[in-house]
Order: sequence, then structure tokens, then C-alpha cells
Amino acid sequence: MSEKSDFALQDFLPYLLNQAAEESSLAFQQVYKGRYGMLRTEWRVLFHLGMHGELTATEIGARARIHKTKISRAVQRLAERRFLSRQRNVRDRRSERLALTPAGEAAYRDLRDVAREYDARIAAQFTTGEVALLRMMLKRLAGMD
Amino acid sequence: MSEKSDFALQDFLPYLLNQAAEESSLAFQQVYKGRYGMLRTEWRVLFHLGMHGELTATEIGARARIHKTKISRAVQRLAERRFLSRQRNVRDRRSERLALTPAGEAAYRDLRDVAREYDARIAAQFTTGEVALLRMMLKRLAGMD
DNA sequence: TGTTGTTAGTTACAAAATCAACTATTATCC
DNA sequence: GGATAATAGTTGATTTTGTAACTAACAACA
Repeated sequence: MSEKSDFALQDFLPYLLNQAAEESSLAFQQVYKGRYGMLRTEWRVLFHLGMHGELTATEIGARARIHKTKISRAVQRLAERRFLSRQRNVRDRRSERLALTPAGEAAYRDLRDVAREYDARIAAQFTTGEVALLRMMLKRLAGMD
Repeated sequence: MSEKSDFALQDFLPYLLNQAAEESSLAFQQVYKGRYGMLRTEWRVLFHLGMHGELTATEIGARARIHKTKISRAVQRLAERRFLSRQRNVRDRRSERLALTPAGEAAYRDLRDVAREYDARIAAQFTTGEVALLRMMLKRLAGMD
């Protein structure tokens, strides 16, 4: 048997990060998909609006690092389903001010609570110090610091 | 301005993990895509074969946690481009023994070296202890322990 | 033996992501 | 003011992924 193993894929950081990301997103995905029929980009847009109130598509894209076509389609779907409302900006009529509808607010609060619990359950696997370090390192790696 | 911010998306672990994974994969992706026209699943299959020698599609799927349809398509493309060869298993003619061709071996060694350097560059942002802890935590989160 | 169930892998169709080109509006600067 | 460039967002074509159904080969057991 040629067990060469001259490289340890299971230690390669981008690989590990992807596997951990995928695994850790799974259960949460089932919630926003199952309860609200949302896609990944859609809950992210929902959260940004829930956290910051009115924003334009470009502002959301900049904060979340999502490409404008993805945002555009997510906004469309969220608007169709009445989770958000769009209103042309008077100052710059190219852009729209996006805001959550009451239904959007409700979905946001629901998912936010799920996210909090979910995050806590993940964090509970480690010590407080470990989790703090993890978040710090991930932020640095994500270019979010 | 309604800066509610009653939730910190930038601290939500699944979100952070995804952002870090995406960011940290980018430059490596450009290498395997640019040099060999490979997709994510393809370099993973390549690496598993490079590390372990002959494997069946199912074995690769089990190790890498990739669905069989993805594997099937990745194997097809890698075979078309002569990076691997397929040979029906005599004992069980449902499965195929997959192995890298010389071209596949060369691509593997090249990308493996890139991955090593790349991993080192990421790790260099932190102390040795921090990186060891990070890998440990990611493995646990990925269910790889 | 033959019926039933399981496993390996492929294929077809639908859903989603990617990339480039496009419209509409605003900004720049001669 | 008017030409040119830049920006906000959308759309269409292509690629990639996901889901389910499928074929072929093997296993179990009456």
C-alpha cells in the first residue's frame, strides 16, 4: 500500500477553515431555509438591515463583502416576499434605500435569537479564552480588523 | 440614524468562519485555477490521490466529506485532462481504482508546495501556540477529531 | 436459484453562482 | 453647458452545484 502522506491536508488552514465553516453553518442554514425559504445571501442582507436600519445595496455589499449581483438578486427575492421595502433615494436616484418591513423585522428577530443560541452552543465547546482568541484570529484572517 | 446593532454579525462564529475561509482560500484558488484550470473539488480529489495513492471515488468522498455526484464530476474532468487514470476494480466491478498519472503527480507536487508555503504565510501572522490552538479548534468544529 | 436489498457511480433536471454587458443617473472637468 | 467618466443597480448567458432518479453490480437469504 502506498501510504505516502507527504502532506497533511487535514492541517492545511484554508481547507480546515472551509470544513469548519461548512459544518458550523449547516444547522443554522436549515433554520433560515426551512422557516423562511431564504438563501445565504438573503439572511445576510436581512441581518445587515436588521442591525443597521436603512441601507443601500452598495452599503450592504461593502459591509458584507458581497458582489452587487448577488445583493441585487437577494434584495429582489426579499422584496417579493415582503421582507423588505425599497424606496428610491431622492438625492441620488440611482440608489434605493432598503428597509425591513414588519415581517422582515420579525424574521430578523427570530433568526437573530436562533443565531445567538447557536453561537453560544458552538462556543460552549471551548473555554472563554479560547473562543475569544478564535474570534480574534478569524477576524484577522477575514480581513475584518 | 437608527444604529440599532442589537446583534454583532461580525462575531457570529459561522459567519466569521465563512468569511475567513473565503478570504484565506482566494489566493490559493487562483493558483490551482490559473495553472491547471481546476475547481475546488478537483484539487481536493487530486490531493487525496497524491497523498494516499490509489483510491476509489467512494473512499475519497468519505475522507473529504464530498458528495458522490461532485466526486463523479471532478473525476470525469480530471480524467479528461489526463491528471488521473481510472481502472475497473476486478473484485468489485462497480467501483474504479483511481490513480494519478505522471501529469497528475506533477500537478500535485506543485500545488502541494504552493499549499505549504501558503499555509506558512497564514500561520506567520500568529504565534506558534495560537496556530496550534486554531487548528485544534477548527478540527473540532469540522468534526475531524 | 431467485427475489429483495444494498452499494458504486452516473445522469438529468432544477437551483444557484459567476461574469460580462447593459441602462440610468450623477460627477468631473474642459 | 456639454462631453466623458464613474457609480448604482439590473439583466442575460454560462458555469457550477444540488437533488432525485437511474443503471449496473454485488450481497443476503429464503
